[in-house]
Amino acid sequence: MGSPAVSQNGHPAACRAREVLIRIGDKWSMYVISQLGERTLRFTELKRGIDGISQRMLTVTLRGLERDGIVSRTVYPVVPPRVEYALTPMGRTLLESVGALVNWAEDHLGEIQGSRTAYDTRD
Amino acid sequence: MGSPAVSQNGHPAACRAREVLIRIGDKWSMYVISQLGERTLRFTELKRGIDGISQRMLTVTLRGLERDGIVSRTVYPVVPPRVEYALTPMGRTLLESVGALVNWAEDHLGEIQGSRTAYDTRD
DNA sequence: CGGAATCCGATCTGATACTG
DNA sequence: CAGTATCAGATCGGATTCCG
Repeated sequence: MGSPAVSQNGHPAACRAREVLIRIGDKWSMYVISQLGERTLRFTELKRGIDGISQRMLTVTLRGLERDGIVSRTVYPVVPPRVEYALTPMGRTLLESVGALVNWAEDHLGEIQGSRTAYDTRD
Repeated sequence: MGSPAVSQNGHPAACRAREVLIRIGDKWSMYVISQLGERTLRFTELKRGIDGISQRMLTVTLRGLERDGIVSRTVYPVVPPRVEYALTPMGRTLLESVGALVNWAEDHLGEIQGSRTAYDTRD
């Protein structure tokens, strides 16, 4: 009853998980996860599939996702090098929600751009 | 047929929507959206409900969400000021996916922390 | 109460060059 | 191919101050 007003139904001690959410919400992570949802991909394939990402940011993003156990990295000892990235089992549990957000962003792009213009124009 | 190999099934011209995804994935946006999913909240209530957020970042986050048409801001001309934030109809369509991610982060916090330790310890 | 404005160190990120 | 290393410019974000 008379409890703190907030965080009754939502997220209890949620904000300890913030470090994790930051990884997912990171500028490129959702695209990487989304891409890997289809199939295993090599570095260059990922780079081509994610428009605008620099090599550096793809590397940084992949390292972060790998460290968190969301993406796995497999190196094949051949020349030239072949490195394949895939979602781990844990990573796959993210796929539905992340895909939903990626699709949401696409679906509402126009509406949001309109809202931005309206916001910037008024006054 | 022989099209570019990537982006057949996933996201087509997705990365124009990146600007939008960045807003959602922003460090605090998901928490704000999640909180407002329960009910309309005042500035101070939001601040209390989101552990660790500074006044500045809450302001910046709310302005961004407002500009994008995800959050509405209602000012009541009273003294002291009363400002209420709520999700717009468009914002409410985000709630399910965002909530899923927030919960995912909580649920997998331990597993991820373990993965990080393992990653940092090896070598 | 709900901000806006400013300062300033920390962090991020793209460009570039180099490598096994 | 799949990176690493480095550096400089841009951005972020906390602390502080002030305001209606």
